[in-house]
Amino acid sequence: MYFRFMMEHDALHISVDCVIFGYDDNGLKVLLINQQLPNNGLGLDIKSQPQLPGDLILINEGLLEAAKRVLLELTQLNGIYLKQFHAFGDPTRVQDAKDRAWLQSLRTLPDQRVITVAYFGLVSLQDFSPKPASFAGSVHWVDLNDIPALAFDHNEILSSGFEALREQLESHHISFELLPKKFTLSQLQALYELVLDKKFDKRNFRKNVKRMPHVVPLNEKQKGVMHKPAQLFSFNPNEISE
Amino acid sequence: MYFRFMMEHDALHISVDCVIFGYDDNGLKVLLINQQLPNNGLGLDIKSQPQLPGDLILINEGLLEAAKRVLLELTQLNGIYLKQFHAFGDPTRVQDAKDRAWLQSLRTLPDQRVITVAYFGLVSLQDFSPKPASFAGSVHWVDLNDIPALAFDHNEILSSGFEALREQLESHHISFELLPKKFTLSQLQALYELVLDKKFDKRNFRKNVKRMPHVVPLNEKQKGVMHKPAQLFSFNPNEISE
DNA sequence: GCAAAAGTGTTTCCGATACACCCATGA
DNA sequence: TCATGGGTGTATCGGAAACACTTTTGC
Repeated sequence: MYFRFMMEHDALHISVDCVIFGYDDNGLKVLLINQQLPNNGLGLDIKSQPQLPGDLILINEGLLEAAKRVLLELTQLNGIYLKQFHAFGDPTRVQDAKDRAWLQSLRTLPDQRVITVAYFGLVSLQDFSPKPASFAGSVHWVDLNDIPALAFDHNEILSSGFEALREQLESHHISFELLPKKFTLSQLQALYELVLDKKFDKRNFRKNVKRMPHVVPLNEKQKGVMHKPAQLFSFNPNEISE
Repeated sequence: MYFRFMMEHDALHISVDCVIFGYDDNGLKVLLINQQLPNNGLGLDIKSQPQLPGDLILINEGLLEAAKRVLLELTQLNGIYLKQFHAFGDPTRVQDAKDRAWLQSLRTLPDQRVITVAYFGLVSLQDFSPKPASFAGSVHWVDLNDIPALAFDHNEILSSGFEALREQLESHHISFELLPKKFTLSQLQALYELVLDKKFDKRNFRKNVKRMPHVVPLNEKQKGVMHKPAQLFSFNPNEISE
């Protein structure tokens, strides 16, 4: 009961973490950052392991709001659809030995517990190119098959986020908010094949897509390709019916 | 970045809330509690609105662990499968006027922000009967069609939890961890019909269930019914394959 | 023997799958 | 004119849906 324990425990910290998937013809990638370490005055050069973009939330900020802010601040990515998929709260999740040195360098109590709420998103690499914020370290896309050891429990968060993306795409097909503004049907099919890791028949795939009311054809075609230019489509969130 | 904001914000509070669904022949119900108010020394009789069982987590406790503890403490329910489905973190979620009086009576800062991580579960009403803990108020099952206004944002959490249950039952059929130890196929069908709000054909339903490897028939039949006694089944979590 | 729910197979239908050729463009 | 990916229709198959009667028990 709120009454009983209000005084028995300390307050905790909450963060958000973003698992941003990006895709292009070469496959699926994830956005990782390397923290720029503040000079701690001792001349030490402590490296943090790569990690997912994330940060503590501000005191008057909603969770989704925080995720959007963090993403914008760290990577300059704006206006991308984010979906919450899980909260990670293991009491020791930020206390691994590999992370303590770095946390200590921030003059933070490394034992302080942090619970994180994780979001995932999906962008087309041609539409979005992240830039590290001035105060941040580096930002880069890393191929999904080539993920290094990450800080904290970020490897777990990442795979859990990929799982969430797959289920989203599989069951509810509303996940078109995850798509770029304009796309060809071949690009869409390639994305499905990448995420779900299976092949689709071109004609059958198109039959299915074309009966989705929220995929609308544009009066526009691909340009500058050396083959028959493809019809462009776009996702219209207003057309969601079922 | 952790560095930048570590000092710009206060610590927050984290709670867990449990949406426990119970079912029997009369339909689906949800477990609600009425908080027993501590005497605040002023003789005031401030009533809280009914709410979901929940509490702040302890400083060294995992989220799921906390949910299980809270449920046990408040309702004496033990050993039931809980699944996390969403974190609710609106900055004002516990600051509604209707809740302030009550929070104040607990000598708590009513403005203190609380983020909650919500879990849902499902039990058979014949297997589990909750009892309020000594220090708690009352605990009761309330029909899903008859939910009153709840404290905080608990109405929203409740419907979101029901949504999660439905999706769980629909897509992954692994949700048998949510079932009672022993059940007949008719009971199982009735549950599906209640949650998914549609009718199934008896023969087709049984065909589907019988090819699920994790539903195993017991050497046991219903007793004391005035009709042909039904075969009892049980869920074997080890048999999950796909 | 009657009421009440358990249990059981077959046919029908619709949606998913498999499959091959012509088209528009840039070089 | 050729290389490249875009775009289209139909036949087949398999799983989902529809459907009715016999069985076992308690009273």
